[in-house]
Amino acid sequence: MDHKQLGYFLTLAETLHFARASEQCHVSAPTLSRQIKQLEQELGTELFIRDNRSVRLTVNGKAFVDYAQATLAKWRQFKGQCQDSAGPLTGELSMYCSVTATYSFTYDLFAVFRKQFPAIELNLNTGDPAFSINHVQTGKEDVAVAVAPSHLPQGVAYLPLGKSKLVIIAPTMDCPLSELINSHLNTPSLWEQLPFIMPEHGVLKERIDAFCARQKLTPKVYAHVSGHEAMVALASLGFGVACVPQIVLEQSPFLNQVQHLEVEPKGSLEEIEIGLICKQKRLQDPVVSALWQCATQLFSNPYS
Amino acid sequence: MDHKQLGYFLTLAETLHFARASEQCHVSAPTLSRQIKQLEQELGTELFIRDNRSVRLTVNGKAFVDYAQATLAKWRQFKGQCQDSAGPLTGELSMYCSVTATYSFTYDLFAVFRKQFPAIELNLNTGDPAFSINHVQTGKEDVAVAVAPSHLPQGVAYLPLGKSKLVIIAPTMDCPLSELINSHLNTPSLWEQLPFIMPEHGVLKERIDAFCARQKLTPKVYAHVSGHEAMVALASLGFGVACVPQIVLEQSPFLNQVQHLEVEPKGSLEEIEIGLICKQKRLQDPVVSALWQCATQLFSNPYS
DNA sequence: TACTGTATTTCATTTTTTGAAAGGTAAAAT
DNA sequence: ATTTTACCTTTCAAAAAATGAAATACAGTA
Repeated sequence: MDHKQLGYFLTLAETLHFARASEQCHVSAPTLSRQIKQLEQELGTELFIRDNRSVRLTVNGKAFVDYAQATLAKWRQFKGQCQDSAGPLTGELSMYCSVTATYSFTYDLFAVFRKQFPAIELNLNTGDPAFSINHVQTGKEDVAVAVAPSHLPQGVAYLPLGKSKLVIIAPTMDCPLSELINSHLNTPSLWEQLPFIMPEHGVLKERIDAFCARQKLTPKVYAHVSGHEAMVALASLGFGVACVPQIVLEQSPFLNQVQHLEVEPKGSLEEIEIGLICKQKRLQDPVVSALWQCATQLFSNPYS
Repeated sequence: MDHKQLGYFLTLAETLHFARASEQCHVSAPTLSRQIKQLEQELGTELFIRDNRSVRLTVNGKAFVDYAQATLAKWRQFKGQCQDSAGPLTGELSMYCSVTATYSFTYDLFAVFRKQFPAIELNLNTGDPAFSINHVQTGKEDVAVAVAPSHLPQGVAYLPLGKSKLVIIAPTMDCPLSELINSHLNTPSLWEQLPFIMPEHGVLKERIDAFCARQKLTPKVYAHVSGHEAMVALASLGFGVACVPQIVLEQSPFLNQVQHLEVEPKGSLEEIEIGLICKQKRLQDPVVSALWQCATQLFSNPYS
């Protein structure tokens, strides 16, 4: 029996829905189904009654909710107790992330981390997430927030923090570009004529390239830019259309100066996932491990 | 965090010796070492202080002994509670094993099983362990005690119960055979002349064949016999020498009527391992699973 | 200096876990 | 009555993790 399974169980006990619970736990439904079954087998009793319509807790299942919660609480308590007796953890930790991340994902993370390890000095550097992996691999930074690449390099640990849709934005202000857009709205030829503001590197660039390829579209590139936030600024000024993570847009001071362009079919611009990365080896370092565990607690597994 | 790890930890905390603890836990020393390290990492604290001479518990380690014991006790308690509330488990279970096994390995097993599941009817059949795997595979028996083969067939679950050395025995009574042995003691030519009582099938036969091959020895086979116990009887009566598991000999009423023959080099007759086997699929059956879990508890993991 | 006892690393292999897709089932909608 | 929908489970091929033999590292001891 595994704490992971207790987390799965509690999530399922709450949602009473395999698909939703599995999503919350960041695993597939089959995995959740099997883990629960294994737990039941190990206990020698059914925890849920499931027919194809519904999932309900059995009597033993209800009792196990208490057991699981108590067990996890005890574990957390013991862990905390170990930290205390060891004296506060000190040291330095360097982190690289985008400006937007500091407003969103890492904002909560820093709060928790600071509270739990007030003596660790944090060294925060912001920049284009496209460089995150490189900075971490070269050892320039301990950890970084990165857009999840399709294939992680070996030896790099990854922890998902969240997802964001990609949106295409154009200026709302009066300018030649907005006229062009208004006159050609919903005509396929529009896309051929739009000047694009492209990211220089990174997963975002890959996504846009893939999107264009699928649409059989050769974009007119107006400018290459490094850093998601700057792309919003340029787009709002009428330089061209840009593709940015929705979360970046939401935080932008220029939010009101841009409009969305719909893409057809919807979802053909695959959303990106944002995560924490770190050289596997660096996780041995107690300081790095401390941050990682805070992040795990906060983002990965509501229970555990 | 895993209950398996708690078991490893407790064993190591008791022995304070990786090699011995790993043996008790039926894993290799590297495995134990890594699991402990992983546990320590997850807890964010050292549990043991090890230099190459000694292993000692840290302060946190001592506290974790209590934690681990309490956790496992709670788990067992909860499991028991589930059984109770479900009403006693009933059904029938068929088992095949050697006569010797009923005196040794399964004796304790039956005691525990009976106490925990008094309503399950046990159907016990004894015979030559060479047939165990076949009986289980064909579904003739639910579970069986077998001599561990070098390669288990797919779909068969196996649980080690114990090991036994193999010994070669000869009659002590006055007879042509014992004279032959006494006159040729320690001469290599002795082995060529001895009449062998060979098992008909099974792992034991394989071991003896392998031994003979290594010794470049073509044994004179006096008789083929099915069933380990019978071989002791025949050997004691002067029919020939036999190779049997030490544990069979120890239980035999003819123990005093036979002598050991030493083999050179020592250990060239590899010892056998005895285990419980069962069709993987049959483990789904609560009744079979019940026995299996009793056996696990008793033989596999002192803590868990 | 060689030897011994012991914990840990390395590395190739085996085992386990994983998720996409397919399957199955039963209510709801047409 | 048939199709659609919702959703849990199985299958299967691929990826990841765990495993142990052998090598390594290290510190006392002969």
